[in-house]
Amino acid sequence: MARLTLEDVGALAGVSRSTVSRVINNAASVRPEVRARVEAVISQTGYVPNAAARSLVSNRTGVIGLVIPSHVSNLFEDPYFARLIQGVTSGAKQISSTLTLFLFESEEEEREVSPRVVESGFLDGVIVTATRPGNSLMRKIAATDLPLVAIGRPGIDGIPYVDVDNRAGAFRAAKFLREKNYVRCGFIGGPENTSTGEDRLAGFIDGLAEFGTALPNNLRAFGDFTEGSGYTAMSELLDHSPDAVFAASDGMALGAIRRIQDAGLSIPQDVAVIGFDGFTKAETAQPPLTTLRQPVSATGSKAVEMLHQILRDGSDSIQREILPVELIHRASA
Amino acid sequence: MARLTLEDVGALAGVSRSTVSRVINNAASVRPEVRARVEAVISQTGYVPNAAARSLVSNRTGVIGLVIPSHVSNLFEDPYFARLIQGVTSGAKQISSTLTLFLFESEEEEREVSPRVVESGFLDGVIVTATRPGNSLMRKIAATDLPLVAIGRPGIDGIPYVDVDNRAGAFRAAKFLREKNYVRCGFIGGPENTSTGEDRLAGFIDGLAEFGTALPNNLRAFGDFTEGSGYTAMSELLDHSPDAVFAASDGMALGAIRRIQDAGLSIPQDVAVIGFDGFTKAETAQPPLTTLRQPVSATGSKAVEMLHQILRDGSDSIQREILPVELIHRASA
DNA sequence: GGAACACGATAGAGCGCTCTCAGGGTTGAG
DNA sequence: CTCAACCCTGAGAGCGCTCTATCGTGTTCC
Repeated sequence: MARLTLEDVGALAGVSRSTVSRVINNAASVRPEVRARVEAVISQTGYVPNAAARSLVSNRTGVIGLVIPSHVSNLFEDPYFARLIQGVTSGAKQISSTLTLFLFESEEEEREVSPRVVESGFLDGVIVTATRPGNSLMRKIAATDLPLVAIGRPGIDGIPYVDVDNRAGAFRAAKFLREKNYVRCGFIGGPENTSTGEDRLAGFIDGLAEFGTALPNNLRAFGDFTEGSGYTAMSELLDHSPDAVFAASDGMALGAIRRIQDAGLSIPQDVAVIGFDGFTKAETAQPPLTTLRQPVSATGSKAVEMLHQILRDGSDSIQREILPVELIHRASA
Repeated sequence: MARLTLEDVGALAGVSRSTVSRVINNAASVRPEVRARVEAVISQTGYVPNAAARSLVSNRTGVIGLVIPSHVSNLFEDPYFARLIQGVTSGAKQISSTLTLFLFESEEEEREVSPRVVESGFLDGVIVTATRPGNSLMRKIAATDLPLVAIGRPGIDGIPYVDVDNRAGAFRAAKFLREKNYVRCGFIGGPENTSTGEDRLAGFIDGLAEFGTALPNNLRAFGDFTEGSGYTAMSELLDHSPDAVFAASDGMALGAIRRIQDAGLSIPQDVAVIGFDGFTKAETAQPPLTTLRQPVSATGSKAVEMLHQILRDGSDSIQREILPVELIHRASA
């Protein structure tokens, strides 16, 4: 069963290729009667237009790329990316596009693959996530005319992006702890050269400052968002007896909890813990983790939506979208 | 800067379109001197062939699809899929293909999207994962001439697939428990209509049988691989005082641990626990979880490899590949 | 009844590439 | 010196589609 072409369908319906094309693309000026006849043939034969031919002439492929740079692929076990992918997929479905995934494992790979990706015309647009501010991959893509939306503050001007309000969330955490009269509030941050890391630190400092409290250096430690790194970071902090700690991810918060418990201390009596993410593992932790829930999936679909808008209307108005985070109060703080 | 075409490159290098095409495709019979000249122009101009035009005539797109059916997308938070995607991506890179993701959220979606996906010629081949045996989506795809590889035993004849040795793993778990003289071994299974669920149950029963032990119905409970469902399932089992339990996923094992601890019992003294997956969260559990490590990422890349072989050699020899699992002994059993 | 005008449908060109086929230049043997 | 054999290159067709320009038919109006 060789694949049908427009011509074949036309022949079966007694019309020309052009007319069938019009029917498929919902173009006007096709007599209802003819349209019905053509549609009948299409559904009977199960005809589907050839994607390659179509995009050769239309310059649209209906494919968007999701780029995940090398430096995060190792922490891919985090539910963050799964949820993000889900959001992007679901957004793509809305605009009947399909999603292709570019998961880089090294910077070298980024360099090799990226031109082919960008220039082959295979993508209508691309969403780049979780780069470090000023990232070169992002910069390179931005320099082409491939429509681009970033997830997370890209730190490069002129790139539309969607982000969650990391700053406000961390601010909220600080405020929450200070209002509960925790006085020695520690911080476990993400990598310092990520926008997420920067913003959550800045917001936390601001929130403490609101209450006239500072964040001394010996109450700051940094991890890479994973449980293990939270455990290690907490070990450092414990030497300076914090009575509360805000971790920039649920994973690190869970690691911190484990470390605190290993030290024979109890939560929240001895040390209170707040996380950031709102994943289900925070809910079933012992004790259940107070955390800031970020709308990860929504971030993904929002990014697609923005990309779609650029695709339709041109990128005249460079925009950004900051999604709110929400404090979920549980037993750990 | 309008996109360059073969013709343009040819003009710049003083040769014809055909010759440039030959150079790009590494075809023979191009004079080294000419080849060098053309290659110089290509690298100077950064010319990249148009993907659509290329695949229109060659009937190859260099794109493979990864299909994740609806009934699992809700448990997407499980690291399983993240790792699988990583494996598939990395396999795809090996054969310089790109990966597109089809994440279905409902069976209706499967029906709507799948014909377009399959018939549009947009994919060179497809990998379908985690369907229930005899799944209709898989059956439909198998009925077309789109090359297909399944991940997990598909329960349909004639479909090449790659799977981990669920049966041997569960068998190993049973043997391990019985050798340690646990006598009332309980089982927390995955959904019963999945091949994974079936195989792990069957293997566990076989393993117990080896020691003359049966698995009574009241020591069987079923979940959906998530932590929460493991907790619930463990509640059921606890009524019949098991002294050990094998959970068919790390997530459920962790839930079981939490339930056991909530009941004031200790692990492994009162109840031993074995999981299945080997994710990092098993390592940091309290107590660390004894589990069967399955090579998830390898499963993904193996599937791509098989698909690639079919693409090259035709699907004459329908094969399957069963990857081994490994018992990781920790403190929980 | 014929000119003017819709509107529906068609023919044709062309998107950028691959691949077959044929042509021209070179070489070696007779 | 001629002719076959070979190698390299180019011309041309065509992949399946969209879209413009054009043509034919049916309708309206004077």
